[in-house]
Amino acid sequence: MVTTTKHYGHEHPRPRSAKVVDDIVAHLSDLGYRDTEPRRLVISAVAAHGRPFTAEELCASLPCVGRATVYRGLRLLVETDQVCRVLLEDHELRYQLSHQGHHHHLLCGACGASADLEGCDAEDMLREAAAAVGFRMSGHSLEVYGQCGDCPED
Amino acid sequence: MVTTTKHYGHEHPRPRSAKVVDDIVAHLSDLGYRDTEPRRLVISAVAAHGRPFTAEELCASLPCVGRATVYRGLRLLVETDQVCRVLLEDHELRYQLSHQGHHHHLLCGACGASADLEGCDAEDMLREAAAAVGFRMSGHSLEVYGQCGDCPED
DNA sequence: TGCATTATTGATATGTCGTATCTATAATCA
DNA sequence: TGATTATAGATACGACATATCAATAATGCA
Repeated sequence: MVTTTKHYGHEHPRPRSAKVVDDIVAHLSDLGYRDTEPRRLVISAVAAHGRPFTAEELCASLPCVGRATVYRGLRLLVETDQVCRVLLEDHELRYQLSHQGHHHHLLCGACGASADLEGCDAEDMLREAAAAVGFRMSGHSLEVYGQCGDCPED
Repeated sequence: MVTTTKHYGHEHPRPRSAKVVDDIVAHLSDLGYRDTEPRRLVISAVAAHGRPFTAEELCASLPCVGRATVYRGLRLLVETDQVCRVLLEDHELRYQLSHQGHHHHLLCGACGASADLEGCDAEDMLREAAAAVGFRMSGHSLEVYGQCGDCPED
């Protein structure tokens, strides 16, 4: 009897992002999710995107993987905090690999790049301002729009 | 000849929000937009909503007004800054009447109410933090999630 | 190692949400 | 009052995301 295995191509030259993919797969495995080739492909494509992407862009970059599978994979990554959502100034919803911990995004309107803003002290200030009007803050969302240093001014 | 006029009902007992509606209609009129009954109904429904609402909820509350008209009206109000968008913690996009000037929202996850957070000093702090990494900030979006004072703790 | 169990896949149907199109109508202005 | 033109509303359309379901592959256990 011959063991059949579905092949998706280009699995040999391990990309540098292989470690990231392995880490995420391992994390999902701990949560009880299986290690499948299509899922790895989705994760790999997510890791390969250098800037925030849309679900459709992800689908387009994975022609060999079914739409439903791509959407399911993306949702799973969001639910497990491996991927975070980024809301652009025009309210377009995009995605990108999560970096550990709470952070905010510096979103460049010119080139579309996203950088993390760390060391944000807004938390305490917001909590106090909210408490002043009787509001118990549990979290917040903050996106910063503008132009990154790599883009020319005007 | 008889002048025909389409009637939408309940136009007599002027609600207390009538002034708000009149003000917005007047503002739109200044911009060249006509004063029509369906548009007034959309504005009135927007003003009547006590908390952030979705476009579909607005449609549902205006069964006598066409879907396209409701969506067009809502978009017009957003474009003219009469209505602002509110992003909930689960990323659902809702709308509500704008209050003047820049402000942030305190969004209660329990009852769905929205209050404004004024006197936010985040602007300068953010601009400095962004500039430290070469980012020229032009704007920001901030939503605060938690529980309002009217809702019991747990 | 081999098999049974069960999550996962992917094709497709379905559903939601918002817009484009187009004709009839109503608001504005001369 | 009549002409002009924005607007309304019905409907088709399209983008996007999920539900369904049979086939398949991954995992755990004997």
